Amino acid sequence: MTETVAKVSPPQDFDALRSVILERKGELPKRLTQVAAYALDHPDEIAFGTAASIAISANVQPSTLVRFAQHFGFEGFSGLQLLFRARLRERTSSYEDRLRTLEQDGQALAESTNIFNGFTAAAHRSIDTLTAAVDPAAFERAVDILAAAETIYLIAKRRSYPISSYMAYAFGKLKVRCQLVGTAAGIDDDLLAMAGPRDAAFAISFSPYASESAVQARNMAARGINVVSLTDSAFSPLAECSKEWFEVVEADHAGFRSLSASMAFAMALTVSIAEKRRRG
Amino acid sequence: MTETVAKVSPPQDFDALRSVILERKGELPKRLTQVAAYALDHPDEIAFGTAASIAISANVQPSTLVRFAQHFGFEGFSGLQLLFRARLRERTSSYEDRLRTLEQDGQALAESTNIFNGFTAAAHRSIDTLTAAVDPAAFERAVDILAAAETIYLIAKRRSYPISSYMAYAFGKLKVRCQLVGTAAGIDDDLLAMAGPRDAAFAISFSPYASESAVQARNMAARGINVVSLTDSAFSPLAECSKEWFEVVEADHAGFRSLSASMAFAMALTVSIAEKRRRG
DNA sequence: GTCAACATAGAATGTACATTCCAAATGGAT
DNA sequence: ATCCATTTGGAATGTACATTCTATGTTGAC
Repeated sequence: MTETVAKVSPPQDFDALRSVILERKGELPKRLTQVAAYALDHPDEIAFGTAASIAISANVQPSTLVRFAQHFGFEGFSGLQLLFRARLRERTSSYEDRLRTLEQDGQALAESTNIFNGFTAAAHRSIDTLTAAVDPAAFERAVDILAAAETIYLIAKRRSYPISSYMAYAFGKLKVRCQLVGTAAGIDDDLLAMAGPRDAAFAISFSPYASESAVQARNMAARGINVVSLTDSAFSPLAECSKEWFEVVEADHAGFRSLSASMAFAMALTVSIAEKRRRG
Repeated sequence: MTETVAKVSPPQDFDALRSVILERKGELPKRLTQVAAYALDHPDEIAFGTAASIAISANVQPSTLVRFAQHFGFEGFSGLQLLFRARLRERTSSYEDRLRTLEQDGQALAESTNIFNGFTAAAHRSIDTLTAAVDPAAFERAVDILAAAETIYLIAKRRSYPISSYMAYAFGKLKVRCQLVGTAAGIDDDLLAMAGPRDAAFAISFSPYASESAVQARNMAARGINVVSLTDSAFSPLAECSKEWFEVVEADHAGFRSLSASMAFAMALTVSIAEKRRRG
């Protein structure tokens, strides 16, 4: 009888595992120490490698890896590996950590508070992603295109409409001529028909794509009008007809997305355009 | 004989793969297009998942994934997966590089890039402020008030209008009855006249306050209709006539404010209301 | 020096996986 | 409408894998 294996519950996240390893590294057998050192020094290898490949790199037997994992309460090596993978997934942002902390004392909090915290955390993540996803050079080119336009046509429906309406408001304040498309039903196409080659369009569309926006953007492009767009996927129909396009993926909370990152992007673009014009 | 399989050498890094996929997405069969879209939208899943698990998420057969990989010159799915893993390995460093560049706060950087960075930084700050400024108990009470309403009237003009329009969109999706006030000129007051004591209003107004919104909110309150509001100052005329009110100060960049934090707040409120209703 | 307790290596095992294969379905051309 | 080419779903296959097992090695106590 193997003395009940003690059912030590394994660490739940990478940091916890790290602490436990550091704590017990003195009392570990030789080979397990070796694995511990390797694991902390090459976490990426652990995350992606197979037991066999890791064993070779670390100069141990695959079985040693399994025993190592079991020593720390995991069922097998695979269980431990999950933690290393999760770490890589979440490394993008420390706000994940914060969210997890929030969730831990979550039962005590009201449902609404959890939702609130979830959305603020998602907003943080979104903005981090935004920073990483937008190429400064492309942004610069987009600003050039739109700043050179006589009138900027703002094309957006449904979920993206609030963004364009805010841009329209800000452009108004900044004395940049623009035309919001997507407000009243019917007259959209008449408005767009007035656009000429010296104008430009900024289109926004998120999945599921409002086909109308895509058609309108394509028509504009076909008529030689420069189109810049904001979307959430490289597969957006907008991408292919745009001179410049940007991919912004809003993080979601429980499947719902706010527009925090898109709003920041929109304002940055709006102000940049006005600034470029002012400077000539 | 299968026409020599062409030995098209597969892309060597993620960016190359991405370009090739985008390039050829038009000529791809339906299922492969589906995989392509999924792959570019959920690169992390591809990196970590197994062919089986990814297939389920993307709603295709595992074999389709293999075919997809082979279409792009890989020997099998595993070969393609390596690229997605490599990307994740390298992202850490490149992300840190980016931040370092950002910190150098360059004269070297284009004006637009500075503006962009300024707005993302401001968005982060705004959301931090939001977290600190909103009292969970008050939030909970606001949710209760609005969830109990038959119809929620959304009052907002000008700068705050994009927020209410997004809430209206989301409420529509969530099957919560609401009425957006502030759209077409003139009929606003007629709309509001229909509100009864079993309804409630959510008003948004930022400095400089649209006096119209304040008047409308006050009228509603005078008729015994509960008002909840979002504003940027305790001195807002909205504060005094509201059952619950929240102060959200958006951080600004060069005097311009985005609506990132307000949007996060709005979505949290919207979803919380829907959730409360669902649960009864 | 002997023994017990534990650690280790490497082979054996069974499972989960990527891949292949084939039959059915779809779509386009004649 | 008929046929061919291509695409697709799903079962079959074989491989690579984590894990378990057992014999051997190592350590330290008496």
